Amino acid sequence: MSLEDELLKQRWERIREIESLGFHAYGRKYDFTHTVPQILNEYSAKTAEELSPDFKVRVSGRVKTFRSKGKAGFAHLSQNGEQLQIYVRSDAVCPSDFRLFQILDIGDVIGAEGYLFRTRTGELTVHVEHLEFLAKTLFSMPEKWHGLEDIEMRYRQRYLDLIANPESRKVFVVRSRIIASLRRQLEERGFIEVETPMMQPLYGGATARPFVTHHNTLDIDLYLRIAPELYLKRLVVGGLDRVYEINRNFRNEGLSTQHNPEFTMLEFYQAYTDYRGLMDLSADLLRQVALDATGSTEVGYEGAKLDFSAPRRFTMRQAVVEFWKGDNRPTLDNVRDPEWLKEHSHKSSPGEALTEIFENTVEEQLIQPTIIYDYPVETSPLSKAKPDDPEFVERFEIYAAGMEIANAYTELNDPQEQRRRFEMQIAMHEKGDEEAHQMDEDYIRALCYGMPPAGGEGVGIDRLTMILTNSRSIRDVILFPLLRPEGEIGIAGRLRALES
RNA sequence: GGGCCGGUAGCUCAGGCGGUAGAGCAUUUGCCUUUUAAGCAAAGGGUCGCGGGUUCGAGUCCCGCCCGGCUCACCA
Repeated sequence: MSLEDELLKQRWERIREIESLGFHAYGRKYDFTHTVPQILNEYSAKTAEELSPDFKVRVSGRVKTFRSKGKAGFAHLSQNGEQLQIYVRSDAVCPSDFRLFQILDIGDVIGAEGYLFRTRTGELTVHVEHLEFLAKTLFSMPEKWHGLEDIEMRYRQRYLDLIANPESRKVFVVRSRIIASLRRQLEERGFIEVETPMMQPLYGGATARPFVTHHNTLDIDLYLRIAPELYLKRLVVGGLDRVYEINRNFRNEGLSTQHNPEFTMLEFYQAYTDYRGLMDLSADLLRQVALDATGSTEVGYEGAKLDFSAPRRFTMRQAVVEFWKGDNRPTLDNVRDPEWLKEHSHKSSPGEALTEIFENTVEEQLIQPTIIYDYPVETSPLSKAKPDDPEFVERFEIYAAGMEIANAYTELNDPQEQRRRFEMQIAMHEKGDEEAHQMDEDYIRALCYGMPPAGGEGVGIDRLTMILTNSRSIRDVILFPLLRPEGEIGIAGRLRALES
């Protein structure tokens, strides 16, 4: 028998002993008086003299450490990422409770009732008078010192990662705080949260390849959305002047440290403003979210200090000049010149060429939070053109740590112009651009009823979380990132074997 | 999809040029009533990712495959 099966069998047999002592191996509920963090918050400052044996507490948690010293022993209970020590001695509990304590495994979930005291070394500890058993672990826990290091196991069995690695738990707590901060800030400004279709008959609002699924009763193919944009703007037409949605988008593309096929976007739309208004709003949102998530507007990421107090601002053309590497730094006139652009890119149109040059030379250098604005019209089919320069649109993206984290623009609200833009995209599609936008007549129809001028923005929550938690990979900020299925696990057969 | 790196006990990791597979934690047994990476003594535990090949002999060398990481391409 393998060691793993021996351990399983031992613990399976231990369940009988737990039950023979009068406990349930898998309990129903536990009326705790405090959580572990509450105990630590409220009593850590108290001296030994201030703690009374008459004051009883009931706490529960998972056994993280266990040190038996014969007729007494210590364990740490872990709950909500914090640990509290318990002390059990044979003359302070009934015999069945003490026996239960002796056969505890690291990883079991228990409840402990007793009074708080300080040990000789000064650690706040529960002097246990009664134990309750709440859940048995059949497998041994990851090693106590190193935690769970195996990256694949951390992703596939995230619960083990969360149990064993407090830093990992913290990432997801901060992620939750980031989302809460954004929600709060938007609600304060009069935005309302909505939910729009994830399954769409036409996909749009971004350039990406979609996932396809099928609805049986209607017998139609549907696309998992690549963006909620066109639905949110229909709502702006409908008079929801300030709307936002925080939800998943799905893009059928490669995986990397910055891309997961499903990822979370905040998109928000504000009527009667333009991209300038959104730049100011974005700067405010980012400063506050950094503060709420990390306690500071200065955030450490991969050795750099990112300053979220006020992002820098460059036009795309300025940025190409400013961040040019090597010789022959171009002038602003150069980057306006179609000939110069053609010489430095193999894209056919000046706008696509400028974008390509920007992406290849500038993007990776944008470590400090930076707003890049004024994008070529070719790459922005849904943005409003600049009145004095119709080849460019009123659009900006926010970069930080070399990643794009937000994308915003003054929304195109002229249906006739939108029709022309879609037709331009269809032409690009016919020239081989598979990701060019589709014609969406239902959306154009909505615009025909009149959409107020508006600014709209999308913020990549996963990437923002990476930056604010100093995480190198997007998989470290997504609880269950997409992985190849691992194949046969075999646990059902092993459990069946135990019973027979 | 390409390149590079990795997969050894439940976990964390060693295994020089091919020669009986190791440590720590965890587990089991014994001792121990304020310990804390508790301690002391003993014991058990391996499909070396999977499948071929070379060899007297493969964890080690060769080929194929699986899974993962990084990176490039693509993208947000």
